[in-house]
Amino acid sequence: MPSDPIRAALVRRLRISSNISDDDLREIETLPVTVRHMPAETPVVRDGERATSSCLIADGFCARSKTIASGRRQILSLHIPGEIPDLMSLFLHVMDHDLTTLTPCTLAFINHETLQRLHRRRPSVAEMFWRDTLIDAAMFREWIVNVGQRPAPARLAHVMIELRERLRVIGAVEGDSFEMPLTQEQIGEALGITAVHANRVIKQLRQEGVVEVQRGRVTVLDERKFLQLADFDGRYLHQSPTS
Amino acid sequence: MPSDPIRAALVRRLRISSNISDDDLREIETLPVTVRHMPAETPVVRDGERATSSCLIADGFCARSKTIASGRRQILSLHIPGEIPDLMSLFLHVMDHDLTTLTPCTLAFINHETLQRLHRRRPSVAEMFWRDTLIDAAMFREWIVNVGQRPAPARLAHVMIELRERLRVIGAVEGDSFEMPLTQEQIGEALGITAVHANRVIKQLRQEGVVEVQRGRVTVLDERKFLQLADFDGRYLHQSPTS
DNA sequence: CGACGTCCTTAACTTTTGTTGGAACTTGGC
DNA sequence: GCCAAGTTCCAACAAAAGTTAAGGACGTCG
Repeated sequence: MPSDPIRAALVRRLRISSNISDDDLREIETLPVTVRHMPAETPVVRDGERATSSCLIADGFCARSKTIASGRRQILSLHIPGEIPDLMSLFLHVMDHDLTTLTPCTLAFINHETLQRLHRRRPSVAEMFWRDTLIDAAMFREWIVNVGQRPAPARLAHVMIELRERLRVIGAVEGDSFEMPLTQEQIGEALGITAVHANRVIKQLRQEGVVEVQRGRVTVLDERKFLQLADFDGRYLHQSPTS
Repeated sequence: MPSDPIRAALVRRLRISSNISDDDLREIETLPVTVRHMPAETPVVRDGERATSSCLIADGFCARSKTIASGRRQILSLHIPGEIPDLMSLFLHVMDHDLTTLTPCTLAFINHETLQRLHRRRPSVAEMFWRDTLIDAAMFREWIVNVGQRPAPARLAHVMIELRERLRVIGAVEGDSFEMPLTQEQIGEALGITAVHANRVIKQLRQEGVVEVQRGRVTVLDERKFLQLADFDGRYLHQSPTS
């Protein structure tokens, strides 16, 4: 098992969620990429742009978002190392949302033509990536439910647990805490509430001894309360090849 | 151009959104299916089930939804003839949401194995279906924004216009009115509000002379007000092969 | 070291949305 | 033609979330 720091998290993730053959693995590990480092809070691709490559997050956190006419912004998803947040641009040529770094990031750009050729050569790899975009869609569905139906404290807990379970796969959870590098403004944008209300909710969870949030890190104080509040059922993450 | 009433709307849709060759078209038009008629308000596939086929809507309306522990239900998307709402089950084996008929429906079930074989034989067809699931995801993204950021009247207008623009492709818009066969309860579930509030919002739009809703049909009274309220930008529907 | 900016925090007040309960109206079946 | 069930509609009140404004904590940079 060769260790490539750029592709490591991707391979780790794919081995969990799909049945991947050694041949396919080799193809992915030799996929030519262009590595770029980007500072925090920087757009990677913008709404309306035409993309010719997709980016694999080797290190750091990104977020996808849309801004409406009134100027309000909605965060659609958070992304962690090993994910390819704009894989969809392979067939959806014009971006319909923004992709932005939340922290300083190392990104590996993969050319669309390279990907297309790989898919024709190895349909099983195409299916694996297709499945990846489908899991993406499943996460959007759950995000709709979160924003549409759950009370604000449950929304926050749910987003946190989703992030944690995904971080777990790449080994990025440390005991009872994990990174979630969002300001309260951004937390509000993810939950569909204002920053002021986000602050109220965070305060409430802290006072009730559920979780503590500070400087982009979440520490779970009471796991049972946390799980119960979040109403979390991880099936939608499809973290097993048969699910 | 052969006319197959079951596959007609699908072909019409694909011709708009993808570049489809005559050979591919022929493959799709001869795809073996099992046709079933289902009454309104009937589950097609349930959350947690394992699907071995996907269904093409030949006639009628369907909706996808998820129900949370508290019993509240969120509608995730509406589906019209020509769409394959559960195509995702081809690679996401266990359903993470429900698919239900809203009206009496004619559904054409396509076996997953049949689809897999077709994809291996014709990668371009696979890419077309992949793109279709990506458009699905794009609609979920916009739905998140709708539920998360827009005030309730704008949410309603937006869902209505999205539905109308999709119906337009299959020629199902009649002048200034189109079908939207949802009860106010279901409209609430789609918008993330209660039925009572949905009623308030509908009343408001009617009083302001924007739209009239009755018996599952929407009639636009003032197109300009309607568009402005909805804050609608149809790019996310990707209704052109190059977008 | 102090000034500035960003983020966090809180309070007071307004608006939107949820809840409850009930009346009027369709609609389909008998 | 009438009943039953599901809708639609509405009012009064409660709760959740938005708005505005302002002080404090913290880090960074000159």
